[in-house]
Amino acid sequence: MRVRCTECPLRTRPAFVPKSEVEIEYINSLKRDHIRVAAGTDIIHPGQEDAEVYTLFAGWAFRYQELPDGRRQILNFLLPGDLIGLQSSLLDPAEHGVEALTAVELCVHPRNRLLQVFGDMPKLAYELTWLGAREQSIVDDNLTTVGQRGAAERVAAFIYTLYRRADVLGLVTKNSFLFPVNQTHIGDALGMSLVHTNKTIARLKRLGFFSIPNGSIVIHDPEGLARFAQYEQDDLAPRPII
Amino acid sequence: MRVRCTECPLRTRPAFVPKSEVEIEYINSLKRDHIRVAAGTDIIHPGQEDAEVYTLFAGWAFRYQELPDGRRQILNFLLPGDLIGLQSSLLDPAEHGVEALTAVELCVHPRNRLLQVFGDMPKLAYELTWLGAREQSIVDDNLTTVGQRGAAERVAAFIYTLYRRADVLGLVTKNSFLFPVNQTHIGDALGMSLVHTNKTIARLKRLGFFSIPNGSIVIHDPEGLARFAQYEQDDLAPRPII
DNA sequence: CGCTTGTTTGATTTGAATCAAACACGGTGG
DNA sequence: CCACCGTGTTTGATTCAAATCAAACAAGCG
Repeated sequence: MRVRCTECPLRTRPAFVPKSEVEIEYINSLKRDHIRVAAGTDIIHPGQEDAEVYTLFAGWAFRYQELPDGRRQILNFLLPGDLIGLQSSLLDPAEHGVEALTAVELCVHPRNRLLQVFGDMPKLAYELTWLGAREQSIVDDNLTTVGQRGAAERVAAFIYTLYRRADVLGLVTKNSFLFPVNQTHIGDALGMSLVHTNKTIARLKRLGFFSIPNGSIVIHDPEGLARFAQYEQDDLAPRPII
Repeated sequence: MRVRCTECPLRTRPAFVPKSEVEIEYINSLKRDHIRVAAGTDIIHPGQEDAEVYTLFAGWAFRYQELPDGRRQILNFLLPGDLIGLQSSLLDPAEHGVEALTAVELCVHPRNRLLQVFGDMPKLAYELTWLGAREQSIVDDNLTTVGQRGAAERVAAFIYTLYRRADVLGLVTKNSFLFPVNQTHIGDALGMSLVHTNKTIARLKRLGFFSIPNGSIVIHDPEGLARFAQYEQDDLAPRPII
């Protein structure tokens, strides 16, 4: 059940920068637990005061924020290797929630050792900050998508970026990957109604960009999708994994 | 012209956490220059490879992102004390630009000493990360605003948050502060057209929430504005200033 | 004075929300 | 085994909010 960081199957992926034995051993000493969480569970509640820091080991999750009247904005989706709760640990209480989209496995790092990491391992602390900056740049992109793109472009950009992120993780085979996101999620992420989300997806399918057969998505034309979305393709740099 | 950090008039403001002599002295040793930039100038160009880290000493700026066809999303506005370019220094090239909204004064910190800070002063590095998390939480809020709120709510939330931020900096006198943002900026920040932005602002003025006499804004009813915007009032925690 | 930059206004069109059902499905319990 | 849910997707009709189009207007400036 508990996976030692030295044997972590994730970190061998090309998406991640290789780390020294010493570093990995230190990270392993940070890891307090390895837990499983069912789909639909909050990993961090909005307003929580004592959120820990997690690394998403397996499965998908998403960050979200809610308005008093119940409207929900999904801020970002989280894939394996992504850090969860850095922001909430620093700025508590957490002003957003994190929910498991699928069943999920998490490496648990105690938040109270965060400051200590900065003293012990400056390089690791630097990488934590780097991961925070990367997360921010994803949200920046989402804001640009929601603020500037029309409905069809939005969906296209959304699908395309998930495709790219899944791809560098090695989750994509023959342009296809497991796609646990439903249309309500997509609507909440893109700031559009469920009905309109559905019709827009249908349109893009009809245009031949992708299809979504039972729980998977197949991207038939990644380049066309990116062009359609006015998406500037940047290469995803390999990132640290804590 | 050059202001020593030990005599920095900004850091005495209640918006900021007090720091020890030693820390301030270290920050001062980091400061390479103090520069002035005219309104409308890019402090960081989109795509720039060697962005430095700055602290905004005086004036307003904003972060933005552009689509290939010229549409612009303003991601966030920056006020005195805010850090500029942390994200761009870590993840270069910068995927966003930063433009001076007014004439601006900046403290320049050389980006190549960033890693060194992590080794020298863990606490300071921690605070850098903290500032990054804070910046992110502002963008999170903006995304929720643009994704979930209607036009009038958006403008209300926008004005209200700027009011709060200006207030803790001591920039507000009798509910009024200098307001260098024009309607094009507001539209680009909120993802709405110029015309509609104008009409929405007019509506809120008519409702008596605020007025904008020559370059200043007066908030007649802050609480009402926050309620109208469905904005959860959280107290702005004092923050570090680097 | 004519220019530019920013604001305001009215008329028209359009994209997206809303309303209202139906449908497809996998699961479950009678 | 089949009727009955619940969750998620799909469809069509209607309304509404926001974009677009087109000007006019105000203020500051060389």
